[in-house]
Amino acid sequence: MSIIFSRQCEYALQAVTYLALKPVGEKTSIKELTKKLGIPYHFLGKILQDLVYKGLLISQKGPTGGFALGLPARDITLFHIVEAIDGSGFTTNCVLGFPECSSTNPCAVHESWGRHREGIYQMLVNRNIAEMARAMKKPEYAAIRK
Amino acid sequence: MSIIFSRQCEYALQAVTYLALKPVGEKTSIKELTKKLGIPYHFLGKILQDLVYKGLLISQKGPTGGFALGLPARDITLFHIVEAIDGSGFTTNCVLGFPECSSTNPCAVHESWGRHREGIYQMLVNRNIAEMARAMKKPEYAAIRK
DNA sequence: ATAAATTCAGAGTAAAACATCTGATATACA
DNA sequence: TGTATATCAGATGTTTTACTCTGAATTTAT
Repeated sequence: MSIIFSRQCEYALQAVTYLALKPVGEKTSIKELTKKLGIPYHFLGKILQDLVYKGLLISQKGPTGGFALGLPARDITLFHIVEAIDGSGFTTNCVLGFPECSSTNPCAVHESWGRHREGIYQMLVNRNIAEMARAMKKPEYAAIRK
Repeated sequence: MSIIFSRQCEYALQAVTYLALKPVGEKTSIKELTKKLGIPYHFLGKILQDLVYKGLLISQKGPTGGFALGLPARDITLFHIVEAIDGSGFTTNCVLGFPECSSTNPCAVHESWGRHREGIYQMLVNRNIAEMARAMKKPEYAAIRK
């Protein structure tokens, strides 16, 4: 069950993190990604194309082709990816869905949610893909490491 | 766009808040609710039935029938409603969707998200429907008040 | 009793999200 | 230059969520 982000977005985060574990410049095929991450082949293809279009990845066709990061891993934040796939809608709407809720007209949790939302936003902005990859490199992450 | 909770859940929160604005024991019809809140008639009917089944509301058929709170407004927390409609899945899964992520095996934002999640949970548990209703009672909330 | 207003219950429809299929296009390398 | 292996692109299928329709059953008031 996805919480805040769509499945596409989660897949994107996982795939980009995987790419960041590879030597710089090395291309990785969709086949390898779907095999290691358990993401549907064609679905992932679409998502990666999207990230190429947005400039976060680069791609190359043909044998030895594949995908690689379009920027240094430390320059890609989690928010870059979230924004590219899901947009930044979670930063604006009332968390409880009250249509009239706004800063001049707050619902009972407006302020409280505002703090949490800002915290989550900072979490996404302050973490980059290099850090994500480092956390995933531990021996327990057999699925991703090998 | 819904953020964390389903549309059903948002509608439920809005409807129950509206009911809390009424004098204790007074029944309110689906017709009035959908008119004032802009929620689809039959869809809301289903949601309210569900809340009756879960014991949060009571209902009565026939003319002068309708729905009312099943408990005192201050005894119904936001979490009661969220749990009744969406379950409490948001308290368990990795926010970025990493399958291997756990407390023994955390992703790079695991701890950070854990704090935010706990904060959001507390926000839902510590706010009751009476407080929600009070916030909605301000003159700006024409749509809900009148 | 009868009529009107309401919830209740189950099936049906629509739209969005998730996923697959098929064929074209590019590229490396034998 | 041909063949294999990739991505690219568009159409199609599936599942879940959102929403609607229809006809009961219940209750109030005339």
